[in-house]
Amino acid sequence: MDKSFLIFREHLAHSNDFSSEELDLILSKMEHKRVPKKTHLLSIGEICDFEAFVLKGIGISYFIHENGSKVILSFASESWWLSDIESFHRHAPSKMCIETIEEMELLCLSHKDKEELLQSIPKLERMYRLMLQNHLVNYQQRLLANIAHSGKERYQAFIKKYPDVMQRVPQHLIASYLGITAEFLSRIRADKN
Amino acid sequence: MDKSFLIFREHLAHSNDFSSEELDLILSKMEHKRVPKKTHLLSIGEICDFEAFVLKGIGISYFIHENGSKVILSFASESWWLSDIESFHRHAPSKMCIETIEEMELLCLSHKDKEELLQSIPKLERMYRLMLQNHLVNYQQRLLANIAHSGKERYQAFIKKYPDVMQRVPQHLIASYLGITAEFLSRIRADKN
DNA sequence: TCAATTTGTTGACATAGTTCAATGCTTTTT
DNA sequence: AAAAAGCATTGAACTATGTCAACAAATTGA
Repeated sequence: MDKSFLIFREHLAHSNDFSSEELDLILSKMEHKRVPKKTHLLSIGEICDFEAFVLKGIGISYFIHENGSKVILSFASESWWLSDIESFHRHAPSKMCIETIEEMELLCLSHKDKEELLQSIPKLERMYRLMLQNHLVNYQQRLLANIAHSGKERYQAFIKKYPDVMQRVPQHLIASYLGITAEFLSRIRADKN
Repeated sequence: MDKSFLIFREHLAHSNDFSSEELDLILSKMEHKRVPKKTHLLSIGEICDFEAFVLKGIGISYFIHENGSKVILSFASESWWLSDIESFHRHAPSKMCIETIEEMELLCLSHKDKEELLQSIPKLERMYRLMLQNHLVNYQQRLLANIAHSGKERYQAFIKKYPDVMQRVPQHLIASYLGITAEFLSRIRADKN
């Protein structure tokens, strides 16, 4: 088994204790993929059939605004998951796009394989529930920040929370994630205070 | 068993098929509570030990902004759940408040009882996961709307989606939910277009 | 039933953030 | 190595939304 999978084993071990056999079973279902940068993993209207654990690289999910601009929903770098949860679980056409920014290494789980895993390892259901909860709380906090904090405050919180992401993705995508224009983010950064 | 519980049985039956015994077991763990209006169910710093299904009435969860104003996170009326998911599951002090607006009738599940139910009815874990997913998607869409749509557009979407809530809660709370000021919402509504 | 509180409206003014267009700087492509 | 594409910065004008203050209307409470 590839050394690079270690990051995933650690991730699983971290949240729950699986036996060595269980870990192997899980890993056996996950397809290791290497994807070049600037590659579409999911387009609008497609049905998302992967939940991808990020071993390496960074990717984004985003919506297309009526006016054609991107609205970044999330970044996913090492140890994060990348998927359209809604489309994946409901087998519904996706309303978002997913693409790579850097070259990525992923561990991909299909819907069918996931169901099988959940059957054979009930503990997984629990782990997955916890993951969902964390995501949910994240979105709550982001929504709150968007309502209650200024662009500048959100930016400052962002670089504190995700310093690496700041280095690795173009600024205008971060602006979009924060809910401000690229120009305004530039001005915020130019500000000496 | 009280007639009014029907709404809850329907809710459960809707998303999953439980046997009559399972339904009874679930219901037996849920405490029926009647709460007057304008009552605090959870204050900041407390640990939330309930997940409440709303049989009747309407309540809110909200954060307190640095400047002292409320930021409404969610409304919960009939057939919705009311809880601080983060505090409930992590046994952590809550960062939000929950209170009733109208008199409410609730079915409350404690953390301990919930764990027991999850043990005895594994199917519940799945149902709960689905619920979380729905919530998550909701927050995603709200975040998106806050980034990509104007106050007016968000308001129009809101009254379309939750016409009853609009009737039942004071306008300034809706403004807060939408991420605008009460004054601005008033102007939006006065607008003939 | 009257006073008190909460809620909603309106006006004048202030500001955070946008838009558009121009410019220079990187990075990618050929 | 040149050309093209993408990215970041800056200025000037503009706009959506906020703030503050006054008032009116509705609801609540004693």
